[in-house]
Amino acid sequence: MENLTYPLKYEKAEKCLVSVDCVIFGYEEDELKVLLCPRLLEPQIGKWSLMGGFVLSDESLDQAAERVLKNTVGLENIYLDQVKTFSDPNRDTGGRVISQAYFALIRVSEQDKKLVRLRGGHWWEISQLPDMVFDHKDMIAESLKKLQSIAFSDLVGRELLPEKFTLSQLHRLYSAIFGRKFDSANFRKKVLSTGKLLRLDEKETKSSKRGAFYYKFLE
Amino acid sequence: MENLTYPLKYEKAEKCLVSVDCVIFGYEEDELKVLLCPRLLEPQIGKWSLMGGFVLSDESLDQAAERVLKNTVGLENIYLDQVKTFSDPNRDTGGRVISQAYFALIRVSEQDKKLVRLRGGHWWEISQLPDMVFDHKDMIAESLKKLQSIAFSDLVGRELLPEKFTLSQLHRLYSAIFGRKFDSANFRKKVLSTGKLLRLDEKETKSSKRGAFYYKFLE
DNA sequence: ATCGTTTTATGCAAAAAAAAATTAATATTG
DNA sequence: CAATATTAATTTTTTTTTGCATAAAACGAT
Repeated sequence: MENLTYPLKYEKAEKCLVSVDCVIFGYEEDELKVLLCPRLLEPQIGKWSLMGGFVLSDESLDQAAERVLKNTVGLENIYLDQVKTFSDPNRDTGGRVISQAYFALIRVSEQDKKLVRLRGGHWWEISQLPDMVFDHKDMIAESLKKLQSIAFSDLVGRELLPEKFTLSQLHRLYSAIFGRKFDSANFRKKVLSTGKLLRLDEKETKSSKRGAFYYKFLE
Repeated sequence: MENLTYPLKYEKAEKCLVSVDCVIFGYEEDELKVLLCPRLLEPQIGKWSLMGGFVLSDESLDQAAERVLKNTVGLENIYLDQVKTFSDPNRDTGGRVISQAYFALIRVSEQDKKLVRLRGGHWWEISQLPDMVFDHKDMIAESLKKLQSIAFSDLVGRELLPEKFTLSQLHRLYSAIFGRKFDSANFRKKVLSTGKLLRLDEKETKSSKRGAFYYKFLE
């Protein structure tokens, strides 16, 4: 009667390894960057890789990603977003692993430098990535797409820029995220019209001739 | 030296069950609907549920979702989109199962009616869903969000409407997807400006006084 | 000090999008 | 058969967005 091709009992179903891989975005020297580390286990040990880890039986994927972040850059309460699940049976040559890609946004200045050095971590410009393990380059591409889509509909920067920043800095961040120029006059108008920024009574004068007002995110 | 809290060997990592759950959207009587079936296994056997299944070791999640679609509505080559992974360790009271939500778009008229009846399937309006198993209501909510986001930036309807349709039909589909009215004149201009529709030399006269031109998707 | 340069900030007209109003075609009703 | 209702499609008006020009501030070189 039942024409089913899948098991009807949990015990009969096949289990498999599940991991998370984190695309950690940072912003430095007008460039959007990703943190990569040499892979810690076989196969392809030593090759550039996203930081990841297997999911434990008592944690959610979000929690696993938080654990990886804590273990890589030493930070907690990080902006994290699910991107996509990569599940080709042959994606990982070491075994059948389904991996959930996440992306994180952090301030490079706040990373635990000692820990990152211990991991052999290096910040790579998004446009000049090295050869990487498995499908990690696809994970970065998908993460960038999602970041762009969020940046398009929702002002981003709070997690990437310093507490106080100028509109020019935000403008350059958007150029880095999208890899193209925006009209600066209209960019200014658009971001101010969101009502999400507060102008401070203080000017940045180091890197500019005229001096630009500092802004910060509200809330 | 290594301050890692996760295993460095595949063999030492914990495996777990992975499943897919499919939010099957259809459009009927000016309403966006979802196909639900009574759950086939314990716990909560018989309760309304999305159709899903455990992922086999030699298939990707996409393939698992295609299998579920074939098994539920008898269709292949269906529009499918990954939505989100649900992974709370306690989401499934029958055991630790990580589940990938997908949404599918189908023409209700093309379903295998006998098969759907065998499964006890019922099409529910998205605004009047019954009580459901586990987190399946969240899966539908997330799927609807994603469908809206796609419909916003990309003309949808090809998979939900008949081959030939009027602009009014497409207009009503969008109203159903977003749960709100759109200005019909602007909607008309907008969808025609995409260049993705072809006007046929044929009019629909059954449901309209004046008669409206049929359109179809190009390609 | 004056001029040229660089960066911030504003102004304005053209273009595009959205809202509202109008016209068109045809079936139904009194 | 004229009046009315209904849906389709276009036109006009208003608002918003965009592209480009220009003004303001400050620094440095002559």
